[in-house]
Amino acid sequence: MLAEGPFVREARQLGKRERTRARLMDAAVSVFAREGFEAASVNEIARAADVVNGTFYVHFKDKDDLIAQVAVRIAGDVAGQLDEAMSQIEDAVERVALATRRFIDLACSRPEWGWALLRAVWALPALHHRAVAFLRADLERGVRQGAFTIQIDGPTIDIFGAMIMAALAGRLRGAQGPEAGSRVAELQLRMLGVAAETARAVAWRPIEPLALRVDERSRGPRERALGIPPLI
Amino acid sequence: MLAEGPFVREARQLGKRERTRARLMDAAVSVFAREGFEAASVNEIARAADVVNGTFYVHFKDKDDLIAQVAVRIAGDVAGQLDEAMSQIEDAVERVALATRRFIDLACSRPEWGWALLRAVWALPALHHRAVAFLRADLERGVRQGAFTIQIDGPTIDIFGAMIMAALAGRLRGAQGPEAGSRVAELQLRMLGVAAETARAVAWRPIEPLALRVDERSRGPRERALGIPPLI
Amino acid sequence: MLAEGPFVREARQLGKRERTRARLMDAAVSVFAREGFEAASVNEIARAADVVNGTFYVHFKDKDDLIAQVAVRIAGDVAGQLDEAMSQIEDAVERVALATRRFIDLACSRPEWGWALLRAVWALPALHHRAVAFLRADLERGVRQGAFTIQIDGPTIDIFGAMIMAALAGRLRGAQGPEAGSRVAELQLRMLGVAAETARAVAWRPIEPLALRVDERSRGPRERALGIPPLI
Amino acid sequence: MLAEGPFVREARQLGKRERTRARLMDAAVSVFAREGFEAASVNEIARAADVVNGTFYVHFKDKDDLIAQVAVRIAGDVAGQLDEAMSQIEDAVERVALATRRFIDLACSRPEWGWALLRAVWALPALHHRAVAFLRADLERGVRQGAFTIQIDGPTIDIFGAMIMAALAGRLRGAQGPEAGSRVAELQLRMLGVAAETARAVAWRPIEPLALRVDERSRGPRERALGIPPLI
DNA sequence: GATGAATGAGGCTTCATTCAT
DNA sequence: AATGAATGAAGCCTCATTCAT
Repeated sequence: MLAEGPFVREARQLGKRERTRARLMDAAVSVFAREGFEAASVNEIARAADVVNGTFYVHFKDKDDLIAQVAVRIAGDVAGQLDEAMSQIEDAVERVALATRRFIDLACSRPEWGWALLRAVWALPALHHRAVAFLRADLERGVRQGAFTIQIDGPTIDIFGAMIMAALAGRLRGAQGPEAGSRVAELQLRMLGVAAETARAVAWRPIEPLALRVDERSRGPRERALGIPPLI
Repeated sequence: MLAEGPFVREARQLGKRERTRARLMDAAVSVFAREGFEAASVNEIARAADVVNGTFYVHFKDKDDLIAQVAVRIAGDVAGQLDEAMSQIEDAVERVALATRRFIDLACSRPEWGWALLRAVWALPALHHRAVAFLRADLERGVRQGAFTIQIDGPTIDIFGAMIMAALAGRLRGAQGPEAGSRVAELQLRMLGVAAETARAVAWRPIEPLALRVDERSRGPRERALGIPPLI
Repeated sequence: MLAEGPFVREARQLGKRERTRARLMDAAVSVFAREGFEAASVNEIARAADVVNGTFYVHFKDKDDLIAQVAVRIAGDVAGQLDEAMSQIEDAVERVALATRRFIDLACSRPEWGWALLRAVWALPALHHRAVAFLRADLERGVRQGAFTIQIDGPTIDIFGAMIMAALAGRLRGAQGPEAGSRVAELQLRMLGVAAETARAVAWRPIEPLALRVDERSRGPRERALGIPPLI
Repeated sequence: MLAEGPFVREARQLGKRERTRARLMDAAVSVFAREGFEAASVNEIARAADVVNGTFYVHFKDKDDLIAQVAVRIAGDVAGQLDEAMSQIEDAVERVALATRRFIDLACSRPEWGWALLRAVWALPALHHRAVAFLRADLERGVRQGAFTIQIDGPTIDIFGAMIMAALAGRLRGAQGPEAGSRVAELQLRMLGVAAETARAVAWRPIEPLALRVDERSRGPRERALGIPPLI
């Protein structure tokens, strides 16, 4: 049936229950990516997971529950790795550029997750809040460091986040290549008040590739440090 | 029963067919705003328009047809008025700031239309292309005038547009007040390379309010001048 | 719109009412032939006739009424011409062979009428009865003349008629060519007791072609003579 | 609620799925017989089967799927028993007469199946082809044996088949009694070239009654021998 | 825990027919 | 006589969800 997905790979050591659940989640991501949350049907997900439809409700309260759990897991994985990749960096300019670029790269390294994230971020307030908290930390750090000359508040962070998601969408659609992250990061830095040349230099500095790992389940050290609450 | 909407108001002089059709369109906008295109059902729209479900199909081929027609009308009205409001302005910095602010104000002056626009712009490629063409004209003008120091291409315009839509969403949700347009315009000008003080000054300069009229159906002079094609 | 059909041609001299009615009947035959009685919709017929749907009900009580009237007219025209073509022939063997061949040729000379007849003969008892009466007359004549050696009764006539309709269907489908009438006529004569060589000779004797005329509205002299009742 | 039909009777030992499916098929045959394929609605069939409409789609893809499956089952049962009843007979004259008589008797022993067959044979090309293959084998055998003096080809077989179906229709309508099979068989033999007295003698020879069994699912030996393909 | 048949509400759409104009 | 908008029942089908096994 389905090529074995990341959740299943991760759950291979666990009990049958966990493995079935993982199959459903992998299948769900794949179907969501193809059709969106609304259009994806429980039956189709179950079929893709190679279980019967009734099994779905053994593991999830309803479709919304599944969506939330998938989003939580994806967001958690992405956030964890993002966190880890940036744990050594103190400079806010560097952090902002790297976070944007890394996030887009991670999300595109598993396009189905990328699409799911794109769709989830508007549909799931919990995810949205978490993302905002994530961004806010670095933006405020930049202000404290004197690098950013704008005021950081909710609306600004929303706009900032929308820029990232627009770039991600462009890349997932194929309208942009791997440079998408650098482009949007440069624009963001300019917007935040970083000098044009610096913005360009930082945003386009080569970074080593980083693919999304899937066995990372814990929230990163930074999230703990910042007191960002778990998603559910 | 629906409070009488703009389409009905406009069609009051016309024949019965046009009035019923207008009722359906008003109802559709209202339902779309509340639930999105996917979740809106033809039955619900018909009920909101106070006609039986069969009547819907007297006027529209199917739901997609309705969506397209509603979007065309809304986009046409908004674009026409935007155009008109900016016809005298030559300076690209002024134009960009004003277009962003005016658009948000117009869209919020009729929140249901605002929501519909927000949803339509991702779902309807025709609308997306039209918006891109609209934005591109002013952005390229700014580059020609030496005011903007970035390269204008598709991805950049997408990001630029996403900023506007994020601000619009914030305002429609109530997270931002009337200053939303100025905020995002300022951020955009900074991003484009306008000096911070200039950006602030231009973006926050008081403008007289401008509500969305509905009887405006023609494309504006600027669209004609730019050769932007009609939506359908 | 529609190529002008036979009913319209016939009604050209008449009043507007008759012409509109004729347009509807021509359109109906055409739609019936394409889709069958059930699947043909009043709207489609009206559209094909280039009138609005409401007009349909000015002329016909309902769809069944239209079907009946169309069938009556078609059957009347066909029967009239058949009658005329055979009025001089006394020999039952000749009559039976000629009637079968002529009927198939006539029905195929206007394939839409042919299909309509094919469909109508099972659906409309009145038509069925009329056809049975038509056939019975010649079959009984043959028995009286000593040419046919079977007993003529309802079931036999039904079977006899089914043979004709099967051949007609084959020809309308394109599975048989112009020889269809001769083939089935030969089989019929054999079945009735005519010697094989005679059957072959009579059934395949060349006859001059005869196309369906449309301006013939009255019942033929033979129908009157036989006391066959009008269809409605 | 439906009187328990043959499919249900046969499925009584099987699982719930098979029993529900059988209920739907029994109900379908009953509704098809009453209204024809086109006019029968899924809702009505479901109601007759005493399940809710959604259940229909658990078992059948759509109405056409059901029709095809019902036709396959009915045709298979009838063909199997016909086959079996004739397996010992070598003489083509005997075979043709017996096949016609047996078929009509079988179809009338379960009138709803008879009606369904009558309607299916025109609507389902697969069934038609199978029937043609069935008939052709015996007709060609008769030619080889020198008993039949006509040429066997598609149109002839169509006409031959139409005769059987006309007799079946007459019997189902009540216009004919149990002698229907003998009557049409006699006519067929005459048509094929069998001497009138022989035709009469063979067609009317008493045969022991044979009711349609329902547990017969396999294709008969003759079908296998002739290489007639299974219906699906 | 898993199954999978069954449910029934609800979605989209067609269509014969009516009726005010 | 003709129009044509409106009706509303009915058709087909999907789908989230339940529950007996």
